[in-house]
Formats: sequence, structure tokens, C-alpha cells
Amino acid sequence: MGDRPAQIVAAARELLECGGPEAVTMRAIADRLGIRAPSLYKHLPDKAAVEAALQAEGLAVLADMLEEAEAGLGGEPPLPVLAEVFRRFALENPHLYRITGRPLARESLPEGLEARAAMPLVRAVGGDPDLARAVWAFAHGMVILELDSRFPPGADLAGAWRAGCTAFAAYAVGGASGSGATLRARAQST
Amino acid sequence: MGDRPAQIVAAARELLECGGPEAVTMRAIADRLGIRAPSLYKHLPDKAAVEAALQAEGLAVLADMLEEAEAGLGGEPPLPVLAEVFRRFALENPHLYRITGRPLARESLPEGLEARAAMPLVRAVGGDPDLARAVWAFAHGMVILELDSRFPPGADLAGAWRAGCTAFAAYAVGGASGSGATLRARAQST
DNA sequence: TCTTGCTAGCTAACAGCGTTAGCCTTAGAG
DNA sequence: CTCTAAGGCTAACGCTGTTAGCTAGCAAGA
Repeated sequence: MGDRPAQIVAAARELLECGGPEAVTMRAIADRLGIRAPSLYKHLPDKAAVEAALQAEGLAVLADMLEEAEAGLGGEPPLPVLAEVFRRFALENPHLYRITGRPLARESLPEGLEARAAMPLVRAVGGDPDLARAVWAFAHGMVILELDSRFPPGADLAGAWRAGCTAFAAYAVGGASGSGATLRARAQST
Repeated sequence: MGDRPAQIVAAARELLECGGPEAVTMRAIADRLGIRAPSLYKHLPDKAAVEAALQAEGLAVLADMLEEAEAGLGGEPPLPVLAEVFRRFALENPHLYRITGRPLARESLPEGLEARAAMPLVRAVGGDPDLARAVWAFAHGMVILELDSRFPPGADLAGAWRAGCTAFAAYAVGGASGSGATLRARAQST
């Protein structure tokens, strides 16, 4: 009964969520399935395969959340909403996010998943790939620095997010809505 | 003869640079010093101490480079220059940069080092801490995504850097130098 | 019906990791 | 001359991922 590979990944995910990356051990996975570690290798080539599967899972969840948020926004500016969703995903699944953000085993990832996760952001900035990459880097940086407690304790992270989103939004719209000064004033009041 | 702790850190750094983080092994460090691994514990409490020292070293090098760049710029806008230096540091010392960007053992870091590395950036954006953090996140994100090969092969990273710097510079100057559209035009031509 | 072969488990083991316990040699101080 | 402490050493422990080789059960073919 049951699809062993899927069970293995599910067990790994549970371990990851309770105990962090170092709790994801071949022996611990096997324990959870009531078998011994070497038996796992009848279903998987190595531990990297488990990690790749977790990576894909994380990416898929993120893509789902971003697409849902994108669909749900009316006329409001997309960038702050997507940023909020992005951050929420990371804070709610910190270990999964870190896995997702590892060197990335492209060849063992479902075809097109990476692009799917990226598209909402690209659309939000009007299709400019340079800008999309810059925004992605900003969001990833904010999240990873927060997860790693690299910001000084008590730093106003919401303010930093606001500053970044405002700056990028202004660049995206090409200045149609006013000068940087008014944008900055608007950011303060939000 | 010689300061064993310093020798240990130096050996660790050499190992890190040739073989990456997983080459930094207590046994490998000891080998390089002509002693056995357990003897290291006469000089250090554990491996985390070595990593903390490497982290401090990386942070210090980065701070030096940023400060030097800051001193060397005439009237030109600081952000792109600092960004370039930041990126160069990361690409020239990829493993060290990754170590530097780990959860960070604050208490075992030299007093004020973290602030020293951050200050050039804060000054470059005119003292706004929110903006400084956003820019830092952007730079860190760009670098870590590049190191992890997360950008699609062939992506124009220089363009992404330019987009980010331009957007943040516009936000920083408060729109005194014109609309987003002109800024974007300027970015293309640089 | 008997045999064959595959699936999926098992135990034992290996190499490498960080780390601890305990021994021994050497150098310097009283 | 003795005592102490520093800094080496070996042996070992528990952990990791992983391999080799054995075996119970089951399904298909002769």
C-alpha cells in the first residue's frame, strides 16, 4: 500500500518542519516509516533526491500562494501585496524556504515550476526582466536576512519592505505618478 | 612558536578557499598544522569558534573594501560603486561570503565590526535606515542568488544591478533629479 | 506444481564527521 | 629538585550517508 517515494518526502517534510534541516536524516525518515535507513535506497538514489523533492514542494507552495494573491488583487498595486505574501510564506515555513533557496537542482525540478514561481513577480513589474530580478533579489534578501536574524534586533522591517517596494514601484511605473519625494511621503503614511 | 589560534583560523581559511565549506574539517585543519584533530581543542572550544572567526574575517575584509571605495569616490553617486565593490568581494571570495552570511554569532564578533561594515551603505543612502536595509537586502539577494546560480543562465545581471541601484538612488534623492522615466533612461545609457 | 526472478525489506559494515577521556612529554616556576 | 600546566598524543563514542550481501514473499512461466 502507498507510494513509498511520496511517503519518504512527506516524512522528510515533517522532520524538516519540526526539527529543521539537521533533523532530516535518512535514519529519522526511515524510523518514521517503520523501516531501516538502507531500505530507503530501494526507492531513491541518495539524500540529494529527497532534498530536491522538498525544494520542488516549497517552490510549488510559493507559486500557489503568489498566484492566488495575484488573482485576488483588484486595482491595487501588486508589488506590496506579493511582497507580503512572499514574506509570509518564508516566515511560516522558514526551513522549507531555506531549502528552496539552496543551490537548486534544476534538472530534477518539475519542468516549468521555476518559471511559474517567478511569473507573478515579472507581471507585477510590467514585464521588465531586469527589474523583476532586482525585486526578487530584494525580497529574497529581506527574507533571508530576517530568518538569519541579521537585522539588528528591533529594526523596523516593515519600513524596509515599504521603502523597497516604493522605490521599485516608482521605477516600474516610470514616474507617471510623481516624483520620488511624493512617493516617499506616501510610503511613510501607509 | 606562533599563535596557535591564529594559525588554526588561517588554515581554516585556506581550506575554505580551495575546497569550500565542506573541506573545512577539524581533521583537515589539524593536518595542515602537523598535529592531530583532538589537539585543536586545547586552543578552541569547538568548530563553531572557527566558523565565527572566519565570519569575522570576512566581515572585516568587506568593511575594508567598502571603506576604501567610499574614500575613493569623488562627486559621483556612491550606490553603484559600493554595489560593484560588494559584488566583487562576493565573487572573489564566494565561500567566505557565504560564511559571512550565515546566522552570525553576534556575541563572538569583534565589537562594532558589524556596524562598521554597514556604515558606508547607510551613508550612501543619506542616513535613512529603512532604505539602507532595503538596499542591503537587495545587494545580498543579488549576490547570493548569483552564487547559487539561481538566475537563469545568461541573465543580464549587470542590468538587474543597474535597475536596483537606479530605483534606490531615485528614492534616496527624493526625486530632485527628475521622474522615474528619465532615471530609467539614464540607467539604460550607463 | 515447481521454479524462477523481482521487490523490498533486513543486518553488518565502512568511511568520515565532531568531540571526549585519559595518558605522556616537555618547559618553566618555586 | 620538584611541581604544575601546556600541548601534544591514542583510543574511542555516537552520529552521518551509503554499500554489500542476504532473505522473505509474491507473481509469472514452463
